[in-house]
Amino acid sequence: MSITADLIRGHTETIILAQLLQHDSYGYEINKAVRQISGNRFELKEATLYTAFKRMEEAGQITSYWGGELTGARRRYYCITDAGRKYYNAQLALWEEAKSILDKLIETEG
Amino acid sequence: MSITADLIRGHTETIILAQLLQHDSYGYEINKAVRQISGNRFELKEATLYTAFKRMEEAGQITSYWGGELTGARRRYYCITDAGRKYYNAQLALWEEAKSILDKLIETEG
DNA sequence: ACGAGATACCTCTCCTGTCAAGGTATCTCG
DNA sequence: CGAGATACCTTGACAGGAGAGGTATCTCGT
Repeated sequence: MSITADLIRGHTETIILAQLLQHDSYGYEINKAVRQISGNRFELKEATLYTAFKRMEEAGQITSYWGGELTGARRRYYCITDAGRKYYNAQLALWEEAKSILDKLIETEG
Repeated sequence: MSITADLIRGHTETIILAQLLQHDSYGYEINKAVRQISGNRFELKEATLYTAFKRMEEAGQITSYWGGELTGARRRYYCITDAGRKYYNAQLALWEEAKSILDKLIETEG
């Protein structure tokens, strides 16, 4: 995990929402997906993940329900709401903007 | 100023160092440059700027000296050190990596 | 002569997101 | 029966950002 959190800070919710856009999911699975997609270069820490879930549910971006597992550990599934979709789209646009601004600001060739 | 701070968080020092790479400068001037380069879409808040200066000087990335202004407000100039240049290069590489990872993580087309 | 505004610096204090550490419970496999 | 995986959650501390407040000097218009 080479990427430090501060560079990613503020994107946690967007990362989670991007996963939930594809299908309902739960904490462990989301984290596995993040690790896999990033080629093991980044992961969400559990404490970060669960505090984000709580924050986002309070903000109405996601809802949750217990999965009906008959065996194994129980899972709490999360589902993106319309508000969550809107928030995701807004954050995606902000990321594009931040990216272009930061490229200009920190790359001296510009 | 549409870009929220959390998306930029962790990049403050790199932004400052990128400016100092070009020439010694002082707080107000750096901030003006940042505003101008970003097309007025981003600025460093003064408190953020000056706490960063202090942190970076303690870390040995920059040194400072008072300008010899004979008139007008006094200016404290900052100068990047070799350690600062190394840090900047490392941060730049991390930014490139973070960018590619985040693009994969938050853009659902991938 | 005087006030407004620009230039330029600095600190105090609070807020927020991250995360190390610790905890719970269930299942599988040797 | 113990180790390791799956899966959840909370507490407490930390660090960076920023609102609000403060200082001092110069310029320009009236």
